[in-house]
Amino acid sequence: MAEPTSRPRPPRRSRTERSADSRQLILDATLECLHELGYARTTTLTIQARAGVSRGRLLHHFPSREGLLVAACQHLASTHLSELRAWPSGSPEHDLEPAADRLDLAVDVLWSTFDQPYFWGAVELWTAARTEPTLRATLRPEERRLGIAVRQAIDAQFGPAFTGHPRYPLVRETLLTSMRGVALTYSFDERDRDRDTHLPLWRYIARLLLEPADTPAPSAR
Amino acid sequence: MAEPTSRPRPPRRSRTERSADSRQLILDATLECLHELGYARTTTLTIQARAGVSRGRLLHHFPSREGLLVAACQHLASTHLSELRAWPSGSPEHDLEPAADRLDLAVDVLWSTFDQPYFWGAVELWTAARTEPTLRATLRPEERRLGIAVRQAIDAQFGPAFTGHPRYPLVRETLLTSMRGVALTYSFDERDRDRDTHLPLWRYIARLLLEPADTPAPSAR
DNA sequence: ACACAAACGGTCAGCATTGACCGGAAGTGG
DNA sequence: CCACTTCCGGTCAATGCTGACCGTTTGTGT
Repeated sequence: MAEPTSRPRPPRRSRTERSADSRQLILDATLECLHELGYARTTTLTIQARAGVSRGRLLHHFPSREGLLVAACQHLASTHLSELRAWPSGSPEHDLEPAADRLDLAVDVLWSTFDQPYFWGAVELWTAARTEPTLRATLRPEERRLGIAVRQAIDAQFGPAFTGHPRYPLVRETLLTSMRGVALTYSFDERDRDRDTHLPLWRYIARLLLEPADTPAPSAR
Repeated sequence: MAEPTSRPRPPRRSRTERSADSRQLILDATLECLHELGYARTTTLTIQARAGVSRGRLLHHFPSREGLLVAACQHLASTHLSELRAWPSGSPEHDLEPAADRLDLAVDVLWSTFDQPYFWGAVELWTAARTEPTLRATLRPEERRLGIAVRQAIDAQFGPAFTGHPRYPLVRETLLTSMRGVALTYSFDERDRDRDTHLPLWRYIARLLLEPADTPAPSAR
């Protein structure tokens, strides 16, 4: 986590530290703007205003707007990655709970991911990357790496009791993509996420497909 | 389509017709720009250049850029709606085919929808609408109406043999949202859509969940 | 025929954004 | 202690976009 960055008195920081602070400040502000204003309105001016940084300072670290956005991609990825590691992973006592409850919990936790600023920042970057080759080139390997980490985190959430199921990859992939598709519609139709009509569907799928069975399923990823 | 400018006597090449042509030209160009350049780069200048209309002509019909984008939403919706009606609906001979083949076909047809310019134009508008209230207000009812039509078209695609299945709403909703979530990733990672790794998963889900069964499923929508 | 208003074509000012530029301050290595 | 590099503050020209504001043409009603 980063410090809220009040403006007390710079005690004695080395130059490289101050420089790193500047980058952090600017990148955080960039993602905030992306989340709150959208890609089109995320200008270098609004970023520097929100970061509380002078123009020279911003341009020194990120000479071009596109470079800044590219750096924001990486920053977003690494931030989200550290958040994933802080997930409530499968604790031992969970194994004692009923299997259905554990599945519901995993679905809920996964769904809550799509309510975070990260998701909307990512959507803005994905959308922009479609028509901007530079962004796209940066985003693609980053998202690939992230995809692996995300799936590992989901596996930890479901626990080994379910990840070993032959149909588990199918369920994981279906939940992940379906939730992304549903979450996207919240961009123009905001409603109560905890009461989304798809929530019982996802729970049902998980319960139905992950019950003890011996039918093989096609592999995913 | 219909305009308040109701002059019940259009002899030939009436002015209102030419006016409608202008609107059509401009709106088509707008959606093309949205698809090829993205929301940020879709300026009124590029639109008028692509539509081959003068600045005065564009500004006469759409005095503000935002108004133009709002009109583009409605135009996109109506266009996609007419495309949906032209779908290869369930022909009688389909009923003679094996059920599994028909399911695979329905999945393929549905998936092909997400490869069209419409989808990317919609994504651009959805993303922009998140941070622009005017767009959002227009988009929401439009997408609601469209959602109903889309589901009707999908129903026609699957045919009554499957739409009557208790788990059909679940399958339809899962396929639709999952495909949307997968298609979104193509914005930064373009690959062969016909060989997407999720395709066999979707087919498997449809076959598995729509086989004759008597277990009830939670309702969707 | 005639007045009129809609449907344009074309220009321009105002504004926002970007990135170059330069001066200065603050660490850093010698 | 002294260059010297990095970091940064502030200004500015160039550019692109929007929408107002003309003028002009051309159907349309009477």
